[in-house]
Amino acid sequence: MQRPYKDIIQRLQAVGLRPTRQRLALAKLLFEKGNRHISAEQLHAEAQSEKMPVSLATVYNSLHQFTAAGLLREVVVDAGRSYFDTNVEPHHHFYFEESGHLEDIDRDQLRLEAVPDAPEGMAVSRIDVIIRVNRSQ
Amino acid sequence: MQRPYKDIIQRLQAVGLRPTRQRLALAKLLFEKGNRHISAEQLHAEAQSEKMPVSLATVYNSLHQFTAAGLLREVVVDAGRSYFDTNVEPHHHFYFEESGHLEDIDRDQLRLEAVPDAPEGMAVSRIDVIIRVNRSQ
DNA sequence: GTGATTGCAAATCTTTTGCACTAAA
DNA sequence: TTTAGTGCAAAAGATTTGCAATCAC
Repeated sequence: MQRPYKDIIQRLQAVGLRPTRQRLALAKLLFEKGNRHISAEQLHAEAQSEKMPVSLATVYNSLHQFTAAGLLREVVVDAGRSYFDTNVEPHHHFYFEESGHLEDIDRDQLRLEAVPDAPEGMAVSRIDVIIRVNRSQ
Repeated sequence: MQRPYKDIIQRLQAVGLRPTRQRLALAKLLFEKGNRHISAEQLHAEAQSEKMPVSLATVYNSLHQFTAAGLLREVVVDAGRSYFDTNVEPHHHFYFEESGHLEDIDRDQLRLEAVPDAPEGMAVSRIDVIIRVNRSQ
C-alpha cells in the first residue's frame, strides 16, 4: 500500500490510457481492495471521502474507459443503475434483490449445459447468469 | 380478433385488476400478438398509433401492475431501459447488442448444471440467463 | 506546445409522483 | 356512491454532453 502507483500506472499504460491523477485515484480504489461491484455514484462518494476528489462526469468517463479496455465489466441487474465488476474473468452472480448487493459465482460452480448456437451470423460476446435471491417468502 | 374483449376482461379480473378502457387496450396490444418484448415507450407509441391513446404514466402503471400480477416479466439487459416480456414461463434470452432486440431461448434448449445453493437464509426468486450476441468481429 | 483529459453545469432520458378529475362497481 | 384508476405536468434519478480550462507527454 505504501508502494507507489507504479503497478497501476503500468496497468493503465498497457491499455493505452494516460495515468492521470484522477484515473490513478479511481483505479486505486477499484483494484486494490479485491473484487468489487460498485456503481458510479458509490465510487464517486468513496473518492470524495478518501480525499481524492474527482468529478462525477470523470467517474463515468473513467468507468467506461476502463470497461472498454477490459479492466472492468459492466453488470446490469436493475433498470436504471449499472454496477462495475472488477472481476473480468468469466463468472456469474447472485443478486440480492432487497439490498441490491452482488456476489460472484465462480464459473465452475455453475456450468451451462447445451448452450444453443448463436443466431445466424451472430457471435456470442458474453453469457450472463444472474441468480436473483431474496429473504425467504 | 373480431371477438370482443371477453377473454382479456376475464384475464384481468382473474388477477384482481379492473378492466378499464386503458388496461384493455394495452392488454390487447401485449397479449394478442404472440410473445413480445417491449419497452414502455414502445408500447405507448403503439397505443397512440392504434388510436388507443393512453398516457405514458398509465402505461408504466399498467406494465408494473401486470408484472406484479404475473402477466408479464420484466427483463433488464440494458442500463436505463426495461423490457417487458409477455412470456412468463421460465426461459432465457438472446440479446442482440447492436439492435437491442431480445429473442427467447426455450428453457430446455439451455439447461443449468449444478446450480449452487442460495446463500444462507436466501431463496432463489429467479434465474436469468442472457446470451449477448453481436454481428461477428 | 499540442492533443488528451477534466470539471462544471446544463441537457437528456427513463421512470416516478402528486393530485385533481373520471370512471368502474 | 365510493373507491380505484387516469392524465397531466412536475420531479426525480442516472447518465451524457458541450466546452473552456488544465494537464501529460
